[in-house]
Amino acid sequence: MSEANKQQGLMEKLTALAKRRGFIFQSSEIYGGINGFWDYGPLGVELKRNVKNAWWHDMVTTRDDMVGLDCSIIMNPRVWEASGHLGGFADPMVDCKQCKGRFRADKVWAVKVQSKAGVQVLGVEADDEPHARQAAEPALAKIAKKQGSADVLEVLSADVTLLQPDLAAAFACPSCGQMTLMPARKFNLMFKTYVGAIESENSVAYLRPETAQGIFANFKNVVDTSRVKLPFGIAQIGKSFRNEINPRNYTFRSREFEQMEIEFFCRPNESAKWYEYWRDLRHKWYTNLGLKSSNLHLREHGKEELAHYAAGCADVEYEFPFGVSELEGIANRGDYDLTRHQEFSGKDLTYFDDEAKERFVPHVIEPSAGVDRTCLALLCEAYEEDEVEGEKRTLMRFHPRIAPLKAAVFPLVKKEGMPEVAKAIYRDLKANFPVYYDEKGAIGRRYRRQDEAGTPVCITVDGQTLQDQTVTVRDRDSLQQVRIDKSRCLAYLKEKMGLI
RNA sequence: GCGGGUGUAGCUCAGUGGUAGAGCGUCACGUUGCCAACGUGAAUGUCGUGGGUUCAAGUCCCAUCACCCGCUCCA
Repeated sequence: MSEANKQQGLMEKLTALAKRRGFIFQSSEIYGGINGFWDYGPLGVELKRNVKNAWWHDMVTTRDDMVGLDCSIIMNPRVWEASGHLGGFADPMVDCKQCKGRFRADKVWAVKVQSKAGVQVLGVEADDEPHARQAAEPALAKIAKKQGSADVLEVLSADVTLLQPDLAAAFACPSCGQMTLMPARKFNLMFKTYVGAIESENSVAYLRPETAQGIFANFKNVVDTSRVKLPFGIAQIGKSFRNEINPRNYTFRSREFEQMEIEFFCRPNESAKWYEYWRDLRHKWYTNLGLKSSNLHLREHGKEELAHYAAGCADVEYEFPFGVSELEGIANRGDYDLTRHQEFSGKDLTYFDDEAKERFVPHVIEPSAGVDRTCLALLCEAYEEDEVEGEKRTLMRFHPRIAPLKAAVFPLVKKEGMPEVAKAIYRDLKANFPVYYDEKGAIGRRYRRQDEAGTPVCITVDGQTLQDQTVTVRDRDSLQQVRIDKSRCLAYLKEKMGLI
């Protein structure tokens, strides 16, 4: 089997396990599902919550220079004009049915030529009409030589097919020359809705395509109310929506997804330093969750990849079975966003630096992470098959910090008072963490069931417990068992999770 | 969006136009003395969905939806 096939097999096994154990379900599955939307089941929601809590704990709670925020999903549409989401990303495109090429509609031109042989259409790709005519010249010369004359009747941009789709038949593909272009379509990836009961042009609104803009829009509010001083960050976790053309790779590219974003504001002359700081810190953070550093890559964007306003950008990438893909982007966005919002809102978004006695628009570093992508990476990373005494075993090697269940408690057998002791331990632990109690069937089966859920330890009450108050603690990864006093269970778990 | 593939029980999958199945899992009872033990029994199906052909459709035809792969896209 090739490496690619093996990797593909891994995704299939992983999606089967995720379904079987209640990590991830297809959204509205009983109605046939809906493309690009996913639900988290009982184990999945714990995993996801653990990821978000770890991020919030590490990026907000334990830091002195960060405050949190939770913005609405629907905002004044002017926000998206200022951010550029409404303008530049709605370029109409045309596709060729024949050669599968895709072109920006305003760059595809039809040059209609009249000769003795009749009217024919030349398809060219050019920035504007003069360039289109220029590009058509060699072909024109050829026709003129053959037919004696070649007169240009009309030069048309494929833009017109946006309003008049039937005109698409009058265009030739600039790549293959066939008359097989489809009408232009807009690729605006924001979900549109209407605010209020009446659907009119004035009531159009959008579901946010990123959480970041809510932070910029509230910059002044936070500065005015929170006594923050540069450099400081504003953090937010929340849902975002993008009407992706082609959702793919399980939950990796969904139309509804959750982001963990920070806008870290700093003095302009310190932005390069802070950019490096956040890039490296965020890269390292994923290893704390249990992602192997050999599967994590930090990829610095080349100059040609950068947005015009960005001074630097790096992606934290993970080696998924379906390829190396982005978990988080860290960008040095300069003062672009605040300046834009200042222009569009007419409100002053400058910061007054009391030390230097000067007023300026802060620069910003944006570490923007995907919650669902991180969860998917953790699932991929954790999945493992090994062999125990000749039997195949499937287990999820989650770091105890993010494991959905922290422990399971079993009586070795369902008699002699063992269930009562086990239940008491379970109640005690359950008050602190998600813990599972199970007394059904053979002990081996119960262990294996927890292995698939990724539960780090199983605590078993046996005959000896009744004598000396000790229980066995079985480790998911090593299968080693140790005896500890039953009163130490909580401390043992906390230690495992790195809490003490 | 284009092309190819797939869709039957919770999972993995058999199923020749003629009574919907298996393995695993789940549940109940019994048994149990540390790694998917055993016995007995049980539940679970819009055969993705909607049409059509046929005496009869899981099976043939059409449409549609979802998933996977390749291209494309990815602020």
